[in-house]
Amino acid sequence: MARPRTFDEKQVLNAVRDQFWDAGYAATSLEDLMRVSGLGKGSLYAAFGDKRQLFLRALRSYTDDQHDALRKALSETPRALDALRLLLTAPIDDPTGTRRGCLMANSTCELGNADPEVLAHAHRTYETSTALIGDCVARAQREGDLPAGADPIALARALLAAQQGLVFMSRTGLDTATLTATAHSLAAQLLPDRAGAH
Amino acid sequence: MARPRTFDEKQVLNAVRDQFWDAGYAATSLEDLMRVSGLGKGSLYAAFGDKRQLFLRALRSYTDDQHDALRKALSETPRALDALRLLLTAPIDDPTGTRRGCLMANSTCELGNADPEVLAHAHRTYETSTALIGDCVARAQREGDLPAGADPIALARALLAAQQGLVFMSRTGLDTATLTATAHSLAAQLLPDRAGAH
DNA sequence: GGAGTTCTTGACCGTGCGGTCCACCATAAG
DNA sequence: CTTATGGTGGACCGCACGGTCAAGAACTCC
Repeated sequence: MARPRTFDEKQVLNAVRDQFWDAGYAATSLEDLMRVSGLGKGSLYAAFGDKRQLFLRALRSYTDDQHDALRKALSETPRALDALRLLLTAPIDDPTGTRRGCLMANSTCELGNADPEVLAHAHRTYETSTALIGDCVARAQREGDLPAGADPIALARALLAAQQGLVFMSRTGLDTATLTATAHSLAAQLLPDRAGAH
Repeated sequence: MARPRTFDEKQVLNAVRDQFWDAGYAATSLEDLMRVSGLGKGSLYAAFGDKRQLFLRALRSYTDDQHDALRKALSETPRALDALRLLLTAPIDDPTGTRRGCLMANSTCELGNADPEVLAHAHRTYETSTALIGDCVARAQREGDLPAGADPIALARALLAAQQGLVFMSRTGLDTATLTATAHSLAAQLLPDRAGAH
């Protein structure tokens, strides 16, 4: 019936996401977006709307991917406790996020005060993460690796806060060795090795 | 000899700092800066140089203030352990930072990739904070409230990461009660009540 | 009071921004 | 092949941005 699209939407969203990730929202110009996506202004606007909507699309795509990966990591690891430890240590070695931090976190810091939609999305995202981690904590409790009495959601929140703190510290240029040591230290204190060890 | 300034430099820096804090660097226009400072463009440029230099001045002023407050809080609290606990819980109730997070952290997220000077300043700032907290940890050890064997700097880094994580979570719109509970949970696990309690 | 110096104000400038629009093109249906 | 439809690329627009500058105001010293 008509001319088909010559680009893949997901590819464009990934390219755009990386650009926003590197430079932030305000510091990314439409020219940047055209360059990294390989599309003209008209195509971008026809397909995604204006800059802000494109950003929100890329952000949602990012958090969806992150949650898929989190869900997979938490469910596929044989021992739930190991998965929880990886929550703290894995982000340090993640090549996609090295020194760039987390796109959702960056966006919250840059736009959280000004854009209620970004703030609401951040809130939803971290609630979902908390729930996923909470499920994994509960599994670790069932597996006998964590004390059964504690509230899984409470521990999940503590873990998430610690993780975000670590990811942020890595942005300040802290060397990987120190970062890893801190991650292990936090893991050791928040996730003791055995249930009734003390 | 000549006409004196009609403004107080520190007052201007504070006003400008709040503006950058609320809106971020890129989203703050010169007009915003003129409005909040009450100065004309010429005065701003003559006194501080361009927008970026003004921002860096405000940022340095902010971190200096923060470190003064930290130094004071850590040294004036009778029991060092209490001061360390406050590190985690106090930021939640701080009216100056409520929902705005930490200006240094926000700036690192927004500009860390693009501006090496901001990154370097962030690195220096958090190293100083780590050292200050480390001193306090050592005091808590001398006071018998923390195990003597552990490395004070390592614990300081864990505490700082946890604090930054908490401050960030508060930016996502997490309610104060949950936030406080998480802070206490983290404090309980990172700062056990007595040295040899387990 | 006059001279000299610095601060202040606001008009002005060039640039690059986000966003619009339209002429052209590739495709599919008839 | 023709026609209708949606995709594409880039010219174009108005605006607000960061930054400059010159003329006047406020002050000190002589």
